[in-house]
Amino acid sequence: MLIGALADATGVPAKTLRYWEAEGLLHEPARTTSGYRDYADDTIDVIAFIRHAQTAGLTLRQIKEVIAIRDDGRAPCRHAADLVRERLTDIDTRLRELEQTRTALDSLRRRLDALDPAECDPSVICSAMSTPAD
Amino acid sequence: MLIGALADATGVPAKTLRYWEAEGLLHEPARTTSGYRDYADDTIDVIAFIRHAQTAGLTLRQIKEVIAIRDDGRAPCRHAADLVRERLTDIDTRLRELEQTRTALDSLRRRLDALDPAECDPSVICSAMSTPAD
DNA sequence: GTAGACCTTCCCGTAAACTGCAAGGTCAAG
DNA sequence: CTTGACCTTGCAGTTTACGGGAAGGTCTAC
Repeated sequence: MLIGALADATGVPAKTLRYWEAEGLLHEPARTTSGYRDYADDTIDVIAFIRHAQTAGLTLRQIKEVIAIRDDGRAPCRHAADLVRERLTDIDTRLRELEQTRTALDSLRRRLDALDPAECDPSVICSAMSTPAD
Repeated sequence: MLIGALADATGVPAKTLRYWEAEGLLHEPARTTSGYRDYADDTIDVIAFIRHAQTAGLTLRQIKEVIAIRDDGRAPCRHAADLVRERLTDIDTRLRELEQTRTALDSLRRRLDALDPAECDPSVICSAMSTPAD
């Protein structure tokens, strides 16, 4: 399978496949006599794994680690579970932060909506925004 | 006020002040005869405004717009309110996405925790992660 | 007159995951 | 024998908001 066919089969651009190879996520494939990359069929599964892992929020670096563990002959489940747990706490932190920001921003919005542009003080840029957002 | 004094007064590094000037957020200040930047006192207020707007999640480009409107002699309240509303819908979208991801990730974690590494299929990288996360 | 604490400009590097482009080789069809 | 669709490599650019460091000018104190 040439790179274009693999790209069509997976929906991942050829350019991205080369990039993943350069980053060590994909093994160097066989080459045709003319130097074209010639992929085995099961590369499709590896690519599906990478896409799912990306959807789960893992970085290419982390995905590479998981693959390396598998290549090393070990089962990567434990490590993958750790990474997913890490992501979960990241997401929880981020959710809390976003909710705080939302609250502050909403009160700022109320203050802004209450302003009359005609009464705006030109000596500050915007009075509602020149004080802390809460 | 030289740039170091302004940096001390505001907590914003001199390097960042020069950057903001280059990006058009700060007007070019007066210069001493030796070419040093010499800031007016009210620059401190502009910097406070920029910091608050950043906290509200506005980009430098958006903050620049707000300042430009004020420089143009108009009241930027309406525009600022629009930007803040935009940010609020962004945040709401992001919150929904994150909650979806959280749910998917949590079910993935449960699947991963249920796996026995000894029974792992070496022909796929990780069975729990090789199928969609939901 | 010199140390050292300022200031100046300019250019490069950062993180992440690509994307674009240029210059060139390969292959099948007409 | 040429067109056009592939493929190759490598280098540069994207995004955002800076930070580092070089090379050099200025100012104050001792």
